[in-house]
Amino acid sequence: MLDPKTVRSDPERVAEQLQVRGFTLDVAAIEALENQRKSLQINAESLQAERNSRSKNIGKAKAAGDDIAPLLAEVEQLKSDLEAAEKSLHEVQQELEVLLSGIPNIPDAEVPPGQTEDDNVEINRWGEARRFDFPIQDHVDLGDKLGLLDFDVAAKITGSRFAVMHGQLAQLHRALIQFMLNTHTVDNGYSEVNVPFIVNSDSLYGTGQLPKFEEDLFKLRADNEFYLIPTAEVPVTNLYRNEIVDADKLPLKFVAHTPCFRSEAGSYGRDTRGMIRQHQFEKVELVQFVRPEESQEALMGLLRNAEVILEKLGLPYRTVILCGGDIGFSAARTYDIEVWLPSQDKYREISSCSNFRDFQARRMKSRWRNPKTKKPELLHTVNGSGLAVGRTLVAVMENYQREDGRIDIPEVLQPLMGGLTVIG
RNA sequence: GGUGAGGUGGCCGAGUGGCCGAAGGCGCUCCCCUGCUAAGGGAGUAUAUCUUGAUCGGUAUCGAGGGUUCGAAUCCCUCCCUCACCGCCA
Repeated sequence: MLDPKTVRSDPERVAEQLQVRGFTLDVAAIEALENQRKSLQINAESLQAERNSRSKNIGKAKAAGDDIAPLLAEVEQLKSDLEAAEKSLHEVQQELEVLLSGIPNIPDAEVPPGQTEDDNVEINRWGEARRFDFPIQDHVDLGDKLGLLDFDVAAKITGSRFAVMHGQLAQLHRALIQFMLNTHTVDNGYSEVNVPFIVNSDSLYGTGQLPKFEEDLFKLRADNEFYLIPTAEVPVTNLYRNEIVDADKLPLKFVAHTPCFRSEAGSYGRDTRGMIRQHQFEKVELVQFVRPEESQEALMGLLRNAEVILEKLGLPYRTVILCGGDIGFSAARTYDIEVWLPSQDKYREISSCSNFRDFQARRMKSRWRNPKTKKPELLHTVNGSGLAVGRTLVAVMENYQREDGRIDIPEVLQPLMGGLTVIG
């Protein structure tokens, strides 16, 4: 959520900034509602003040043993006026709330213009795409021929967009998770956290998935507002919902491995082959809570933490900054890391690292006590994948494939695979 | 799932209809005293929002949401959560 004061005081400017992401702010509607809200609030609050003082007088009169009947009569009209005033104020406030919570974050000035991912700007490239002197296979064929990756049986037990991994491939998947967690905890100073994979609607509101993007989520039952997490960002970021953090605890850096569940509504026909886009996948997520002035630096550090994983795995990648049209709802700035996939002859997203500034913190009321002002102030939140495990597995399979269809194991993973050097 | 007890400020804890945004204690901040430590004295110390140049002040918030009442932390209803015991269970 944006600062209502900012939206209120200079809606034209906010609207202009949101243009970069192709969002049209209904300035007229906001101003109209704001004006209503203001007068209704002043009216309701003065009636409340009136009621409070009169009620106090009644209390005093009663204590003094006076007759309170005339006082009660005076207050009668006030009561119904107040009820009406509170009701209309409440309605307008709700309308405003709906409108405000539907406004995306303001992109940083550095965010390039553009509508689609084609307008994203490359800022970094590492490694060289391997040249194969034999016909390459994609991960689906590789896994199938090795007998280690099975989409058909997954379709039987559940449906499309699920996968079953067997044996050494399942083990490699697990080794990747272990490798990422180890690197982030030991080398990068994150503290590991294990969180629920089911969250309530308040948490999803806090990070910005609700109310606008409910169709992307798996909802459990209608009666209890529980959802499967679409990313660890939700439970981990909400660790500090409604909290005030001591300044000396900052920055808070967490790494969590969780499954992620996405309905993938609206992605029909995209990435239908293989395990690039699944309803269920696993991810190692990095989340930081930082002082406002440090969030940009924190984002660059976090991005680097994610990139290093690919470098250690020897997987070529490039990093892009997302253009205005491609950036997510809650983010002010996002860098995507894209890994090289030989079968597709292109780079594919494997991590998304964002600075949310105070957008999520405002929704969550996540604050820190600023020693300078001694007041609670909003934190900044920064997060990113470090990395998406399923896609990393795909990248390893395809980049490390051999002519005989077997798959070499990257050196850093070998100790976690019991010394195994090749799969198959 | 059943029964019972609870959810109050950074923490502990009092408060069963008005004098309660909330006693007392702890913690923290500032000041004084004490000239090592320890102790002692005084003041301050929730959040959001509106109004204001800033104060002053208004409003809301005692798990959440409704209700009763002139007036609710306090009474009623629903829900959530915690604890204890029982049941069930990896």
